[in-house]
This record gives sequence, structure tokens and C-alpha cells, in this order.
Amino acid sequence: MNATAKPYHHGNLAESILQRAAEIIDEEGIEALTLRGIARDLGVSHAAPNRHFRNKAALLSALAADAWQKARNATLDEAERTGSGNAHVRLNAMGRGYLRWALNNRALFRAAIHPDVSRYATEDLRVATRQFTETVKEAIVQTQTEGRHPHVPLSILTIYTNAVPLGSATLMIDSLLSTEHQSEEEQEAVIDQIINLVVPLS
Amino acid sequence: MNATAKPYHHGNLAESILQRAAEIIDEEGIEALTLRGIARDLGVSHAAPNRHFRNKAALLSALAADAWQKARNATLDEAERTGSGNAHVRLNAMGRGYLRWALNNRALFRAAIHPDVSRYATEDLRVATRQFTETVKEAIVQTQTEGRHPHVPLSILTIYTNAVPLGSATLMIDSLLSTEHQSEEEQEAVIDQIINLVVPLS
DNA sequence: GCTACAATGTAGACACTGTCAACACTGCGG
DNA sequence: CCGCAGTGTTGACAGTGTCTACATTGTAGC
Repeated sequence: MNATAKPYHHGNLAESILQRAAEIIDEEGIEALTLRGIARDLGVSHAAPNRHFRNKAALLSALAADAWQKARNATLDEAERTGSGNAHVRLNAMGRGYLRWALNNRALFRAAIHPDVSRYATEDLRVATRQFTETVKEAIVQTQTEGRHPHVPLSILTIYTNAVPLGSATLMIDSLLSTEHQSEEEQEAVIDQIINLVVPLS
Repeated sequence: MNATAKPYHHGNLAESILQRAAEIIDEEGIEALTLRGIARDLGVSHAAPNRHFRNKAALLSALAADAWQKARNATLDEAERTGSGNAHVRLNAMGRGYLRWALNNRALFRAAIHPDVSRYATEDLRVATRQFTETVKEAIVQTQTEGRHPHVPLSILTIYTNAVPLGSATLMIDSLLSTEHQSEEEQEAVIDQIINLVVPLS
């Protein structure tokens, strides 16, 4: 076979589709995402993506599942980096890891919280979402046994603790408040200060 | 003219379109929203909506602008209902008003925070968003002069304060945490407890 | 090594969508 | 009363998701 001739099989189409989809969401928004457009960009026929994703909702669902997994990893990694056994310190770090990840992975974050995605959620997505929230919830329980908000129901504390990074990311990504924070150091400072308000260390 | 014959002019098509759009978003999700579908439901021709909204993005933008206005009114009304001049009490009430409004007006709230909507925002929407955030920001400034978080930058406090109701509503509406809160009294209790964590009254 | 089969990609079709242009009806200001 | 702006209709076009039938390829089991 000629080396320059393109092979019949793409080789890694599913992964390429997910990558390209994230790029498009970043650059043009979720509404601009089309299966045919992705197929064109990747040089395959218009129906090729259907071999890997039953429909468009399944593609978004896969993106969202990927997002929740990576977000979970980001929180766990950041907690680990503290090297601390203190539950407050760890939860604070998880919040930072979560918010920083969202701000640096806007496309995946958008997919993760897109309302229609959870509506047509695949089993993969449900599992990923559950694992993420369980991880956070366990960390919250630890802080409660260490004396934080002892009289507040766990369900309330969970909503509150999740809401801050999630809401902050939404506000900052879509710049719903006109506040602009450009540089990376500035972003890091903002993350720190916000998270310190939810999970104060002192 | 026969009373049962439908008139050539609808009479209030723009408003009807907005209402029907909200219903569809509630019942079937934003992706299921189509201009032609709305036109069918309202018994007008498929291109009639174009006379009132330049394109689909403009319709969503109008919904979002409406949403931010109503959300603002909900916060101001709730603050007024306290009859208090205390800034903490008022901000706490505004948070409750905001979160309750979002939970009771899911379609509009979804339109308001849809990322693609802010991307193609109409001038109307930009104004409504700005007015909402200015209103909240002023209330926050008041609490700061009363001594709340005196050393935290206003921009940080604004993000934090907005993020809690916004994030909580997102989580609860799309049930991203598996926590379910059904009855109305239960919802009201949840709202109270969450908002008390952001803007404690004591 | 061969071969049947599963996985993957292609081509064509269909119903549906957003949007435009040309036309029809209607109410209102002059 | 009449002309015109506003509103609604019809028809068209390109683009989309998804289905079916078909083509190509890698590979598991003999």
C-alpha cells in the first residue's frame, strides 16, 4: 500500500472523535457540535461515528463520563499532594483540584454539567457521576468527624461543598459576572481564596 | 368572521413562543427545542417564529434575559419581605429567593446558564445579566461594611456568593448528586440550610 | 496459512431542522 | 379610505442525525 494513501481503517476513531468533539465545544460551543462535522474534520465518511457512538447523546454522555473521571482524579491527586492526613486540609485541596481542573478543561466540564446529558445518561456516565460524588462525600464525612459543621445534615453539606467549585467554574467560564481573571497566577489566587471560603483551614 | 375559524394573525405570538419554549425545555430538554416544533404546537406556519426572533439563538437569548430579570425580582422581593435593614439578613434572603426561584423555574434557569446562550448573547441579555450581578454585588458590599469577610476581595466574595445558589440549583435540578428532595416543605428546608452556610445570620 | 466472521468504514436515503425570499393578509396612521 | 408596516404563509435550500445495505479489513480458530 502507498504510504501516503489513507488506510481504510482509521485505527483510533473513537478516541479521535472524543478529542475533536472537545475542541469544537471549546472553540464554537456545544450547539456547534455535529457528528458530520467531526467526521469531515477527521477525514472519514459521515456515518463512521455511528459505529462508535449510537447517537449524538451517547457521544456527549461519553464525554461527560470522561469528564467526571478526570475531575475525580484531579481532586484525589491534589489531596494526595498535600501529604496531610488532616481531613480539612485534604477537602480544601480537593476543592482546589476540582475548580482548577474545571477551569483548565472547559469543554469537558461543560459536557459534564450539560442538563440534556444527564437526561439521556449512559450507564457509564451514571457510574462516573456516582463515583465522583461518593469520593467527595467521603471526604466531607471525614471533616465532619473532625468537628466541621457537626449539626448540618450530610446531604446539605454535600450540596454546598459541591456547589461552590461547580458554580464558580460556571460563572468564571461563561464570565456571567463581568469579573475577568486572566493570568495563571491570578487564576490560582482566585481558586485559593474561593475554596478557603467553603472549607476554611483555620 | 366565523368565531371558530382561526384568525390570520395570532395576536400574541412572541409571548406564546416564549412560554411554549419554556415548557419544552422543562419536559424534553433544551436539545429538543425546535422552532418548527413550537410553530406546530401553536398552530402557525413553520416560519412564523422568525418574524419575532431572528434565529434560534435569539429565542434562547430572550428566554435567558427574561430569566435574569425574574431572578433579580425574586431576590429583591425576598429581601423586601424580611422588612429588615440588616445587610446580612437581606443578603441571606436574596440567596433564598434566588435558589427558590431557580428550583421553581427550571426551564428559565437552564436557559440563563446555558453556555451557548452567553456566547451569542443579545444586548438585552447582557443588560439583564449585568443588572442581576450589580444588584447582588451591592448587597454584598453592604454586608462587608457591616463586617463580613472584611479582608476578602469583593470579586472573590461575589463569585462565592453567586456560586452557591447557582451551583446548588444545577446540582439539584439535574440531580447530579443522588440526593432527592421531593416535598415543598423539604425543599424549603434545604434552601434555608444551604443559604445559611454561605451567609450565616449569627 | 486459510477462512469465516466480527469490527469498522462507506454510500445512499429519509425525515427533519434553521433560515431565507417571495408572496398574502390585516390593521392602523395619515 | 388607502398605503404601508407588521405579521403570517409557502416554498425552497443546505445541513443534520440516523437507518440500511454494502465494502473492506483484521483476526480467531482450525
